[in-house]
Amino acid sequence: MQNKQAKYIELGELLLQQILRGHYPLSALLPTEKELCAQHGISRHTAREGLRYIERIGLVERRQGAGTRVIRTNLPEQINQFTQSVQELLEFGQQTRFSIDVCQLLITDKDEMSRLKFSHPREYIYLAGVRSEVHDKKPICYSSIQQFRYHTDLYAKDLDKKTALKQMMHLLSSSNIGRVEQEFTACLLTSDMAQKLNDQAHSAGMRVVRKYFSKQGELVLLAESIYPAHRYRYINVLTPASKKL
Amino acid sequence: MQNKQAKYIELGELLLQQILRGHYPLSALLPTEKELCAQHGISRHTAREGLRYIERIGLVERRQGAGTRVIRTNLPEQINQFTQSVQELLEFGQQTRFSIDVCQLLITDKDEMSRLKFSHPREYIYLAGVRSEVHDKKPICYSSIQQFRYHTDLYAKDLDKKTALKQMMHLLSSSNIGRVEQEFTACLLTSDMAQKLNDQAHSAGMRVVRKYFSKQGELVLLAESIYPAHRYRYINVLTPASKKL
DNA sequence: TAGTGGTCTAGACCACTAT
DNA sequence: TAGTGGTCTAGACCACTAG
Repeated sequence: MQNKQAKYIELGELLLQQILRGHYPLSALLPTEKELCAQHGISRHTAREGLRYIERIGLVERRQGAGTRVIRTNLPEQINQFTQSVQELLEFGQQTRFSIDVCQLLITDKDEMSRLKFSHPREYIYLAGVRSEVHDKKPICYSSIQQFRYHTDLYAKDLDKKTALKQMMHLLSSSNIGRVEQEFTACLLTSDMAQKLNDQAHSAGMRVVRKYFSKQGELVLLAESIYPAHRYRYINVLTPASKKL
Repeated sequence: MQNKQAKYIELGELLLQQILRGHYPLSALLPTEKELCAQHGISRHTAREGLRYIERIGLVERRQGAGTRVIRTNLPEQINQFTQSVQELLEFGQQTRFSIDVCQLLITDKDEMSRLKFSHPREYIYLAGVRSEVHDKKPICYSSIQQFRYHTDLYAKDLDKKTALKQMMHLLSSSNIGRVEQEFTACLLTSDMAQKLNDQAHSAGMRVVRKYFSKQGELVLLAESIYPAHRYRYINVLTPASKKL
């Protein structure tokens, strides 16, 4: 039994593919809402939702009276990033290698509790190590991960790296994650960190802290990664928050 | 004659304010769509658009069957950033001071043209200097700005700093800007740059490149700013791009 | 199983843009 | 002024979640 997609998503995906494949080049106008209604036998509301779908991605720009215009023909990195940021951790066992330095079962201290707005202490698995490419073993970043207890009984008492990783896969898979918050700051690589990352001491680094929340809104995982500056850039598109704000 | 707001924006703003003011605390459920319809005498479509308004801002999370839940009670920095990123340049003459080192009229070279995807060369005003706080004169960042010729006849031939700044205000004001693209990378501060920023040489910096596009989709301004690491952080919320992608 | 949000239709009028 | 997208109504059925 196939999961049937909503009509507006079908339309959105169609337009998306057409734009990516050059059917509508940069600055081209897409069909009007009325035309899309006629072409696909859908209501105007559905056509609008389809257009909103690609507008949200940032491929087109809509202007009252002027039509829907293509403003880029490739996917902004930003859009992939939700998937990517989740995928990144899932890839720890796949495209990238995660050699774990530290693997411990800990409890949040007072400082962390206030920082994370926890009302009660929570247990977590702490993992830290270097993530590197599989093929040439070049270091990508150093990651410290706090994996919070989710279902109380899932963690074995004897904690080893393999179980911890497996646990993380489980947490992040099956579309558990509802949203991700990220924070970027620049930093210097300490000698220690630089050595681990196979880079020069005192060179620039990007520090990325990501918080993964479940669909129920609970913090399930916190990852801090330090990248050598040349290994990381972040790109973003801002649009006016309609009318006000 | 007041510009009457759309009903869904009225609703969105109302809910927004209620959340900011603590009427709906963290994790609280908002009224259901049906209730909002009844309370405000609006159709369900309008109620949904109102809810979408605050969902887009990132204040609530909606789940089929479960309701609309508050996931944060303050405005994410991200949301202000479109306004902020435009405002930042407008503030050059106001809250912050921009002491201009360089002010020139230039033309894009081949390298820039390919980088910016221009088919023809374009003239621009080049401005560079330190932006600093007005009250304590502490440096905020070093900015280089390329301000592209927009209306051919607007620039006086004798270019001085005052006209250039005035021109920039004009470009960015009156809601000309339709979108902003930004890119973040970490870097080291050169001795020269560090001196200008009143910081230590070889300390970490954040490099932010922002491209400002007009509502017609034309690149009107490009700004590169270098911040001392401790002066800048970027925060972001990612949500799954509905269903697919 | 009751109630929520998600999708969809078929209309209507309005505000804006281009020419 | 013609045609576009923006807002809005009043319905309908479906998919999901929680108790």
